[in-house]
Amino acid sequence: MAAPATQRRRTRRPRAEREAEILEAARTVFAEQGYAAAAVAEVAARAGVVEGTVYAYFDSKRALLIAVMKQFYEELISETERGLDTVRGTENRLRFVIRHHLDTFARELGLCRLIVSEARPDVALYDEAILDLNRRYTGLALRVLEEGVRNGSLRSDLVPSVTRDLLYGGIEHAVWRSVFTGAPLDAAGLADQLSDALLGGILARPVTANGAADAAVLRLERAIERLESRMGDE
Amino acid sequence: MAAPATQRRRTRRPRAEREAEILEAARTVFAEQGYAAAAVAEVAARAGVVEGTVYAYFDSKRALLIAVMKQFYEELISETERGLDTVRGTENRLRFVIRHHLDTFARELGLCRLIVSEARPDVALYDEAILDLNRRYTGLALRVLEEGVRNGSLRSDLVPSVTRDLLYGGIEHAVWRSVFTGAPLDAAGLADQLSDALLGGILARPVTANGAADAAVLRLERAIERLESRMGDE
DNA sequence: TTTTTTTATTGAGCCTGTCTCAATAATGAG
DNA sequence: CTCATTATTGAGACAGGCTCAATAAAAAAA
Repeated sequence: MAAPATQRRRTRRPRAEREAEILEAARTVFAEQGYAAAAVAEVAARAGVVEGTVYAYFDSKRALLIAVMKQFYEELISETERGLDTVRGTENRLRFVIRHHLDTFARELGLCRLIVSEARPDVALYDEAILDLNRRYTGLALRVLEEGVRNGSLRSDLVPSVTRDLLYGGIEHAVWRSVFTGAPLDAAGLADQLSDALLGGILARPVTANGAADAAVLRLERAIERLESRMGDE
Repeated sequence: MAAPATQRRRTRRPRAEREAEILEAARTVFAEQGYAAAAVAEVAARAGVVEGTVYAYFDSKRALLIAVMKQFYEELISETERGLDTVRGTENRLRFVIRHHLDTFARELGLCRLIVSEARPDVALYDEAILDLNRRYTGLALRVLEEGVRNGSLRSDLVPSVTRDLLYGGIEHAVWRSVFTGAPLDAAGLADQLSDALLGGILARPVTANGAADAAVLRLERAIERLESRMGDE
């Protein structure tokens, strides 16, 4: 038989570029298949190298995963930081964080599934790196919450860390459900619903809380005016 | 050398019992090591059988996982149902669900980590079973929410499904974080904080919101009426 | 009791996938 | 052009999931 037409020639490339190529390939393969199902051999093939080469750049399959996640998180963090710089007011800032997070999930479903599913399991020692990235990212929202409590926009008895968990946990759950059921993800609508529930709470308010209270005040003011005008008449 | 002292004799046991033993062993091993790290051989050893036997009872390692989760979920569901039967009022019922869920997580951390981490990843076809269990379980809270909207205890514009995600997602996130940081889990305190934030919302309320204001308005209105009637007397 | 049938249980071994390492050849320096 | 450096390779060690023909314990039949 003739030699295979697609024979790969051995070429040397600058370390940085080859590493980037492998990382890019890993990102794709992991996102498509998940961590467990992905084979390092396939990552290698897609990067145009042989399996051994991958291990010359990354210590293990898991190290490759962490590198992929790190890259993703760094992007997410800097985007969110930039965004927060342009939005004013605690409520608006929270709505922005929720909306942006949801948009990102919708756009990069594969990667996000990876993070939700694969990052968490191994409480194994080495995931310090991932925990730290997560802390940095969710720390952005945490600071908005703390600031809100300080400046009086948020309830003074609020526990910011618990609220942050409610926020991110809620998003993840909602997204995951929509992934499972296969329903298309309506990021904008979902963001609004989540924000409304979180910000305003879910309990029905006593009627006086919204407009009714104003109405009562209005009635009082009118009554008093009536009194005043009468008394002034005398 | 002498024959090993711990040589196992081949014994036949009733199907149901052997299956239960294997399941029990799997539950322990999975909970201790997580799915990926656990070896079927170890499950077998702990159940006092050989690897092949495990496969005579369960089709695959994953089927074993699903069986373990099924058993756990069934217990959780029936406990929660029983509990809900004894608690009245939407707010109390929600607080109960949150509290009970947190208690269970605290008590069975290993298994819960398994569910959070291993169940979710594989959107792979066969997890219908798990999805269904999850639906049944979280359906309990969903029904409480829907009922609350109907009877006026909860905001009429609430989206029950989104609220359910906020509820369970928030719990999971909070627990997971405490697992990671190694902090002991204060189920009671955390349950209260989560319930408060979810029920009441996080925004600061105008002072009029809590009953005191209503009472004040009422007193004012009465006083003015008294005044008015007096003046009418003249 | 003895013989036969049934089937739970075994363990050797196949297969896929991660990871290692000595050999190889592409590149840059002298 | 030659040599030294080191990126790249590919064969294979090792681990873990899973299969299957052989085996023997229990039940049924004689």
